[in-house]
Amino acid sequence: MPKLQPLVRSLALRDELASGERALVEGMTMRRRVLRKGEELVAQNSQPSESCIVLSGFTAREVVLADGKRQITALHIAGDFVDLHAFLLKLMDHSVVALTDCEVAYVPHRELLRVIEQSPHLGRLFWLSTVIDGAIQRAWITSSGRRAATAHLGHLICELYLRLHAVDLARDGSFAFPVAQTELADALGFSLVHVNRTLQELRATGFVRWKGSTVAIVDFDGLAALSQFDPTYLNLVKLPR
Amino acid sequence: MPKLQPLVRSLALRDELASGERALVEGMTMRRRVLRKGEELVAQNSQPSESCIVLSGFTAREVVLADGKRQITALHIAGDFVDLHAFLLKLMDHSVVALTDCEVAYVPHRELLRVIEQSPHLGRLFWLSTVIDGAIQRAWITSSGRRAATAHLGHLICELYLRLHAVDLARDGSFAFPVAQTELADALGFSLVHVNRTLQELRATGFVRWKGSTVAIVDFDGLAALSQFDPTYLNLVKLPR
DNA sequence: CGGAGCCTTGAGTACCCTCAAAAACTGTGG
DNA sequence: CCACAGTTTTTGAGGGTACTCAAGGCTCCG
Repeated sequence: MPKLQPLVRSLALRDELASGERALVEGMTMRRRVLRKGEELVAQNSQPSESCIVLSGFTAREVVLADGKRQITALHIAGDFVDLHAFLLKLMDHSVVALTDCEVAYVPHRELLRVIEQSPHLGRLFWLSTVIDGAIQRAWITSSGRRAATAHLGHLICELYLRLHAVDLARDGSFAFPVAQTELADALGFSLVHVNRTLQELRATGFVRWKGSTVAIVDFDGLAALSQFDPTYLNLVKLPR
Repeated sequence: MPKLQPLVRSLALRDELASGERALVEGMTMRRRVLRKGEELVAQNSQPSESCIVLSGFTAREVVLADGKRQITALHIAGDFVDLHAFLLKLMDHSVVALTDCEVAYVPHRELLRVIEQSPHLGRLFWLSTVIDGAIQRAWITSSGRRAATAHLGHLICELYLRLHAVDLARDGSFAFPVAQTELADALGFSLVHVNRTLQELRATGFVRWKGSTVAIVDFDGLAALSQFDPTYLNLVKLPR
C-alpha cells in the first residue's frame, strides 16, 4: 500500500479523483516518521517548510496559555492534514502533538506547490480540507458556547464516529479512542472532574458505552438528538468541487 | 473608488499584489447590495453560487440551535469574505446576518474560478483568507474554553481593534462598534446579563472605555496582557505566499 | 507485587445562568 | 421641544453548573 493512501482516501471522500490525480498525490516526495504518544509533530512559532499528514493514530492541535491552561482546538485522524494551513500562514500559532503513538508523513511545501500547479483541481481539494477543518472548528465554538455539557461531549462523539467511519476506522457504532479524560477535558474546555461526571451522565442515558479505550454508540440517533448533531458540516459527500 | 477596493486592500495586507492582480480582482463581475441591520446575507442550508464580501458595516456568521439558542462563530468587517468557504463546501452550514446596516458585494463562483485560473497566486490569497478565518476561530475556541470571562471579552476587543486598524477603521485605540450586548453575548457564548457585568469589570480595570457604540482602548498592552492576547494568529504581515 | 497513570468520588466554592424589573437611551411624531 | 414607544443597558436575587482541592481505587505493566 502506497504510503499516502490515507490522504488519497480522505480526498476521494469529497470528490472523484482521476487516476492521474491519485498518482500525483501518491508520488509526492515525503518524509515518514513514527511518533510516540506525547511527542510533538509541529512546534508552535515554527515556520514549517513542509506540512504533515496523519497516517495512523490520533493527534491534536494545542495551545498552551501563559497560566499553563491548555486548549485543544482540533483532533486529527488518519488521512488528515494537521497543518496544511501553514502552507499559507507561514508561522504556526499553535503546536501539534501526538495523542497516541502514530505514523505521519511530512510533505515539503514546494512539493505541494508543484502538485497544485499541475492540478488546480487537487489544489481545490487541498483548500477544501482546510475549509472543512474550519467548519469543524465552528461546530466546536457552538458546542462550547451554547451546548450543555452532555450535548457538547455527545456532539464530539458523533463527529468522531462519522469521521472515523468515513475512513473505515469505525464500525457498528464502535471505535477505538485511546485518549485520556485529561485530553478530552482540554478539547472540551472542561475540568478533568467535569469530564468524568459528564461522561457518567452520558453513559446513564444508555446512548453510549465508553469503557477503556473503546467508544460504543448504542443509539446514534438518540445521541445525535441529545447533542443537536447535524452532520452537514462534515461534508461527507462526493461532489464536483 | 472601485467597488471592490476593501477586498483588494485586505488581500494586499498579507502579500504584495501585482498591478495585474489588482485589476483582475477589481474587474470581477459582482452584484452589489445594501442591507439593513438584521437582514440575512446568506441563508443556512442554501447552496450559494456566489460568495459575499463585506464593503462596509459588520456582519456575523450565526448558528441557531433547535432550542433557540444562538451562537455567533465569526464577526466580519469591511474587506472580509463572509462565505468564501462555500466556494468549495457547496452547502452552507450556518447563516450570515447583518449586525449593522451594511453594503456587500456578491461575486459569482465561476468568476472566482476564472480569476484563480488566471492567477494561481490570487488563488492562494483567497485560500489564505479562509485559513486566517480558521485561525481566528481557533482563538475563539481557546477563549471560550480556557480564558476567564474578562479575558475572553478583552481578547475579542484586541482582535477587533487590530483587524479594524489594519483596514483604517480604527485609530488611536478607538473604533466604532454599533453592536448590542445581546449580539456580543451570542459571540462570546455568555448570557446577556453576564456580558453586561463582564463589561463593567473590564471598564473597572481602566484599560477600556466602552460607551454607546464607541470602544476606546486606553491601554492596549494592559488589555492584551490581561487577555493573554498574541496577535500572531491574525497574520497581519506582508509575506510572499 | 509495586508503581505509574488514569478514573472516580467527595466537599466546598466561585462563576455564570435565569427570571424579573428598573433605568437609560434613541428615534419619531405631535 | 417634549412625549412616548421601543430598544438597550443595568441592577437585584436566587439557583444550578462547573471549578478546585484532595484523596481513594482501579488497571496495566514491568
